[in-house]
Amino acid sequence: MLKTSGADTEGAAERRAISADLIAVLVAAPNGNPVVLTVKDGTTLPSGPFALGHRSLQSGLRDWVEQQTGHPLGYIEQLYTFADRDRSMEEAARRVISISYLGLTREEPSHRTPPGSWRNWYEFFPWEDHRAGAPAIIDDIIVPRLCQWADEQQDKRQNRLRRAASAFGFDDRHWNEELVLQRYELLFEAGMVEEAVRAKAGTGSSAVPGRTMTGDHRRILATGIGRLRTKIKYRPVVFELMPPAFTLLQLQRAVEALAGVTVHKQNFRRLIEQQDLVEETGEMSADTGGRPAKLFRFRHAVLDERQVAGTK
Amino acid sequence: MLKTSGADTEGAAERRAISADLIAVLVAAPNGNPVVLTVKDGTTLPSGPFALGHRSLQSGLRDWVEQQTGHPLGYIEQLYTFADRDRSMEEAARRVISISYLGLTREEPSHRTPPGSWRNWYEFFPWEDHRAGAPAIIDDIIVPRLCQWADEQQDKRQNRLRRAASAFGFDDRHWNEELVLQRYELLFEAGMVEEAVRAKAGTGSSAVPGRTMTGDHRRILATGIGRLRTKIKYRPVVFELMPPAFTLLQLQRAVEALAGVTVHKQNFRRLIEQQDLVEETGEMSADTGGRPAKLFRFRHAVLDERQVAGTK
DNA sequence: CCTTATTATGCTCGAACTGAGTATAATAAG
DNA sequence: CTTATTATACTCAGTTCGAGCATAATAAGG
Repeated sequence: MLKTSGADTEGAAERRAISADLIAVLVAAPNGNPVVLTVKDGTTLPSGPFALGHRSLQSGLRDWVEQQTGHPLGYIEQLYTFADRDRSMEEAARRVISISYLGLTREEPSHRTPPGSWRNWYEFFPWEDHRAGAPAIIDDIIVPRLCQWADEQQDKRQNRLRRAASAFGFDDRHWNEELVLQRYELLFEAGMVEEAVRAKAGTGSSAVPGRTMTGDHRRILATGIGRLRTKIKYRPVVFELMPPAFTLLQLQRAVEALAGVTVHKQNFRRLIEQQDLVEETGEMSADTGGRPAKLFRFRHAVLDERQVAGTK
Repeated sequence: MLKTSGADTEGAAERRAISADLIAVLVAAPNGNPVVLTVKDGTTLPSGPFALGHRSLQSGLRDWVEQQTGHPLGYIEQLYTFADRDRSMEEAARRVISISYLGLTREEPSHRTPPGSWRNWYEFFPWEDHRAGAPAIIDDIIVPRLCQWADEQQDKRQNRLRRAASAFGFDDRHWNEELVLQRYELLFEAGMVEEAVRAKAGTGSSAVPGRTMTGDHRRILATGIGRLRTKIKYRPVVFELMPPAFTLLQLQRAVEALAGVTVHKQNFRRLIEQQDLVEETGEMSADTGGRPAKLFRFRHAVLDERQVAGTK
């Protein structure tokens, strides 16, 4: 929940009606597992108040994330700022502005047992993982229910069907993995996620599988995943998630974990190598099964050299 | 530990001091002229406080922009939120969060004489307009001064030179029109814009040509231009700036105005047409000079059909 | 009427990039 | 020594992209 301050004892004043929260979508990908940091038993994204002690929004976020996870954030990027009144259940007189960030981190802080825990993000969006083909949930549950929803209003039917088809890739449309937010919002609009049912507490329609979250944290997570899926294509940000040395397959698995789709192995290597994104360390991997692989490291120089493309 | 509940009172007193401003980068392109809406004699971007009466951030912005310009915003997109203390001259105890938006609008509201005025945005960034080749100011003033700045610190010299070359496209690097913000920030760091001199009032270095603005409004404008230059390449947003019917050359001129570079005419048409972004109206332009051109309109249907690319 | 300037529009051609393979190499497990 | 598994090299056709040539349709000036 976005509420961050307690008993409000001050006298009424207009000025104090606004406060600001920082919310983090903190992502890691230990051995090809896409995970996000949560608190409160996986229901909530870490968030904290923006206080006067913070030098800036970014440093405010860094301060308490490092405090939580114990290591610095490699990459941090602002996601979105929102303040819609109907997003929270606060009384109308108080406004909370939420400023969300996307952060990428290298190691998984397993042993330090942080107060939050890392969750595979597909627990929240089971329809987003297409690495082993389109999940059954789409054809079995989502598509039929969306069609049903489209039929509810004849005048909007065509439009709804088109939106649904384009978001979920049916009717000869292909799956576009970047549309994470559009899909979530479509399900929300159709009353197919728990958050929507929660909002108008009368609708009887039940939710589609997928863990829910507090407030609109799941929407923020969707925003973060979508942004990341877009970004890996034109900026070399995956490397923020990788250990110092890695094989090309490990890199590929990380990309696939984020994108939720598989890629052609040989073409992936070709792309990475012809862009000079990596260089050999000289060592080989003490691998599991199969021929040993060369180890690579990210060529940090590329960041200066030019505006490089990413992966895929 | 995260403070997300009211048990902790330490934050409560501090957070009163926060207020939020909405800032707009409102762009139009009447006959191929890239303009931005300003107030106070071109020194300031329109901005207004986020008040309790506003339903949301977006609607708050829309409210007073429509009030100012008299017509609705076709396209609106959040740019960035910042709150760095050293950005403003406010006393340290008060924090202002600024939430900036990029808006595109179709007509130029010339006659309604709004309180602000439209300015060609290259007045603020003379080095950004490469439509008639690289401006002389780059080779004559900017590059020499940047090299000089790089020489000031021997240890950082290489790094500074590389950043400068990559931003301004010298040393066999090519000009990348999207790096508007990087270029502005580099000039800022090198003390070559008035805002930087203003910040540390002692540095004697004088600024490079280009109108300055209040606070960091010029930085926000740079952010907006950069974002727009990126976006036109993969989303059909230019059409928000076009009249209902237009020739392909008019469309091309608008794109060139935004991007600050020229494009190959035949290839531009090929791209637009093969993507089905437009359709013929059936009419021809009562043109200036030369063969008459077909008039086109934007095919709004493409927005539903698929995730289309933009122009160029 | 004819020439020139100007814009519109159609078409070509090679380079680069992309998707989807085939083929071969190097290791571990049985 | 066969099978499974992964690594890595190479090919090939389709598509896209940058750059140019060629032609069409109009206005203005002689």
